[in-house]
Amino acid sequence: MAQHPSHQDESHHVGHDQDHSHDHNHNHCIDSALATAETLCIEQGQRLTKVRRRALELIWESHRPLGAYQLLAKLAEEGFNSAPPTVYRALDFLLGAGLIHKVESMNAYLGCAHADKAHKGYFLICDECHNVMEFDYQDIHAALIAKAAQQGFELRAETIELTGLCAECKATNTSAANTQGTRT
Amino acid sequence: MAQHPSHQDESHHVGHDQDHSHDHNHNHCIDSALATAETLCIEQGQRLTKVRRRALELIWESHRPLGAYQLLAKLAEEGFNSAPPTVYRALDFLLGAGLIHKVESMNAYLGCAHADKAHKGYFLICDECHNVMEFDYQDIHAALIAKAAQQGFELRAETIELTGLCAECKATNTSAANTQGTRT
DNA sequence: ACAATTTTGTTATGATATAACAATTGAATC
DNA sequence: GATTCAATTGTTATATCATAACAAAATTGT
Ligand SMILES: [Zn+2]
Ligand SMILES: [Zn+2]
Ligand SMILES: [Zn+2]
Ligand SMILES: [Zn+2]
Repeated sequence: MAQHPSHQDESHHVGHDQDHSHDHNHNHCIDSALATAETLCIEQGQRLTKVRRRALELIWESHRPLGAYQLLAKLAEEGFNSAPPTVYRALDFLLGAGLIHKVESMNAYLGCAHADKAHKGYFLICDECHNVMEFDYQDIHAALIAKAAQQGFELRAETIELTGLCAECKATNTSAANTQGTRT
Repeated sequence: MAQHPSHQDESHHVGHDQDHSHDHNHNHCIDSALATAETLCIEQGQRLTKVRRRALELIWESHRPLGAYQLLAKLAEEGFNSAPPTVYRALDFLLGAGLIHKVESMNAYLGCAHADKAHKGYFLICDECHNVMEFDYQDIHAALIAKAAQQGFELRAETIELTGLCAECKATNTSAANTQGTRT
C-alpha cells in the first residue's frame, strides 16, 4: 500500500530497445525480475509454476506492455494450453504477487521492476512509440491521499496513467521536421 | 487541456441518490448538463442529435457510470437502433465534446458537470457502492506536468482514477460494526 | 431540386475477460 | 508407497467491450 521511499522521484524506463537502436539489451532486467519473483514467491509460499514463470519472462521480454491475448499466443507457441483462462490465471497470479502491473488505458500488462516494494504503478505512456515508463512519485502519492481524505475517502488503489510524447519521440518528430505533426 | 482555476480543489459528487436515501434528486444536474451541452454544441457548430442528446440524458440519469451496453439497452428500449455502433458513436461524440468522461478502470461513462471547461477527469471510485466523484486538483495537475517534463515527456492526457472507500460506505461499515472489515 | 456532407442503419467481426466444471498435479499425512 | 486434500490446469462455453465496412437516410448549403 505505502510506497517505499527508496526510489522516490526515481523513474525506471521500461521497454526501450524496440527498433530505434536504444540497445540496452535488457536481459539484466529480466534476470533480475525473475530472481526477485522466485524470492518473493518462496517467501510468501506462492508457487511460481512453469506457465506463470514463462508468462512473466515473456512479459519482460516484450519491450512494451503486452496484451493478454498476445501473451496467450506466445505461450501457445511454446506448447502451453491456448485457452484464455490459462493466460488470465497467470496474469491474476502475477498481478496479485505484485510482479506485474496492468495498464488500464491499454488493457495491457507490464513487468514491475520494484516488485519487492508494495506500490501502485504510475505510468508515462508514449502515444507515438507506445513505450511505457514507470515512475514513482512520493509527493503525488501523498497529495492524492490527502485529497481523498479531505473528501472522507479512504484511498486503496491508484490508477495514474499519463499519455503524451516521450523525449525520444519528441526529438525525432522535431528533428525530422515531419509534416504530419504528432500523429497517432 | 489546462484545467480551469475556478473550481480548483472543489469536488463534484456524481451519483449520489442510489438506494441509501441520499435524496438529492439530481434533476437539476441533468437539466444543467443538458443546457450546457446545447450551448456548447451550438457554439462549436456540433449537432446534438436525438440519440446523442438522449444518450447524454441517460448517462446523467444513471447514478453511477454507465457501461456502453447498458446505455445501448436503454436506448433500444426507447426505439433507437440497438446495434453497438449506435451507442459508441454517441459516446464518441459526447467524449469529443467533453460532455462525458470515460472511466478506464470500469469501462464506463460518466457525465461531466464542468463540460464548459476543458479538463481531464480525476475520479474517486468507491469499491463498495461504485459511486464516482469527480474532482479537480490543480496542484496535482501541475505536479504531474512538472514530473513528466523532468523526464522530457510532453504530457497530453491524464488518467487519474483512485479507488477505495467513500465517506458514506466507511461510515456504514464502521457503524454497522461488520466483522468482514474492508472486504472486496 | 441538387450535390455534398454528416449521421444513422446494418451486418459482421475483433478484442478483452470470466463462468463452470472436469482432470491433473503437488504436498502433506497415514 | 498409498491416501487424502488442496491448488493448479484443461476444456468448453459464454459474457463483455469495441470497431470495420459499407449502405441508406437525413441535413445542409447551393
Ligand atoms: Zn511497479
Ligand atoms: Zn515515444
Ligand atoms: Zn469533468
Ligand atoms: Zn461508497
